[in-house]
Amino acid sequence: MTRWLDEEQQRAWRAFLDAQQVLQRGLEAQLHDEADMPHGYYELLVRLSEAPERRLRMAALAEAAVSSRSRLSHAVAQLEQRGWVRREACPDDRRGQVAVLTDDGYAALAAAAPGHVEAVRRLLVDRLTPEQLRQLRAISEAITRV
Amino acid sequence: MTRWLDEEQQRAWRAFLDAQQVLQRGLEAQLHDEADMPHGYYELLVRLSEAPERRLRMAALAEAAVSSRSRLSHAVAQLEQRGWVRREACPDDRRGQVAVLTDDGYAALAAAAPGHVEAVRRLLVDRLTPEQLRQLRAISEAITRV
DNA sequence: CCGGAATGGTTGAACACTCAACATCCTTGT
DNA sequence: ACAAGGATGTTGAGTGTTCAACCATTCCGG
Repeated sequence: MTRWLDEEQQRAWRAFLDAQQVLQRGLEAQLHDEADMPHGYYELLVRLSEAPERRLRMAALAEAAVSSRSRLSHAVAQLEQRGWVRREACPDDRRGQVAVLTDDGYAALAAAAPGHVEAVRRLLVDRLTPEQLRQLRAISEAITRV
Repeated sequence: MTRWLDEEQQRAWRAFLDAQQVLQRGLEAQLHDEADMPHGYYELLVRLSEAPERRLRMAALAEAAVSSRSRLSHAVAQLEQRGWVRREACPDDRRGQVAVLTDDGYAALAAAAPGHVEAVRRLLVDRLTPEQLRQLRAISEAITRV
């Protein structure tokens, strides 16, 4: 009954799994070593830094960073601890919380970014042709598409 | 000084990040729900099941599963706890340990496999054209290539 | 053949993520 | 107006991963 993967599909899947591991491990290690933050936190800082006034509702931030609510809660608590983010009450919804990137948080992001971008290049971008990068985008969007 | 990513690269990178998250989350959830094991454990069982006599040196298993030694040690301890794997001393190297897949372990893998493969199809394979799957493989191999 | 370096593997602490349960607040239908 | 259901965000326990330190064994150059 099960539609197993054929040889071709199997190979592609395995190759992808391995690549994903290598990539993720590499990025995580670089950020940990040079900026002392996990990749997930970096993503949060990025999304916040790009938001108007550097602030976002928790739910919006969670969606932007493809994160669960729970994960975000824990992460923001940690970021607040470090002084990189602060929480504010949401004016028009008393349930709501708004995460705001502090100046220190922005500085931490700015300090981490060059090394991180270099790692992204070294591990991914510079290894692919422009054509492959376009393909990767199309593939990724097919995966994400609802 | 920093060679930032251009618009095109940025988009591809972000799309890939999102897709990776979605995929990983989906697979993890499926295996957790239907087979009560993390994806990493599943991978270990797969690699063991494909090895001659269903046994591998720890180091070899770590490499096959793209895992760190430490992670593997902890994971195998847990798998041993569940009775899915057992450790044996390595005859020709007194430092060595060999991980052996038990019958229970094989049964657990066989039970989990159909649901997992279906998830891989639903989340990845069936969303891509055969051509895209070939591209993904080439891209993945470019990332993994030393 | 010996001493230092490399390899194999484990351990414990610190940390991040997951899930389920929960409290609070908003919304909707009647 | 109000009850029921939905949404928002947090919490704590459980679990997996990482990192650094460690012991044991094997390898290798002099």
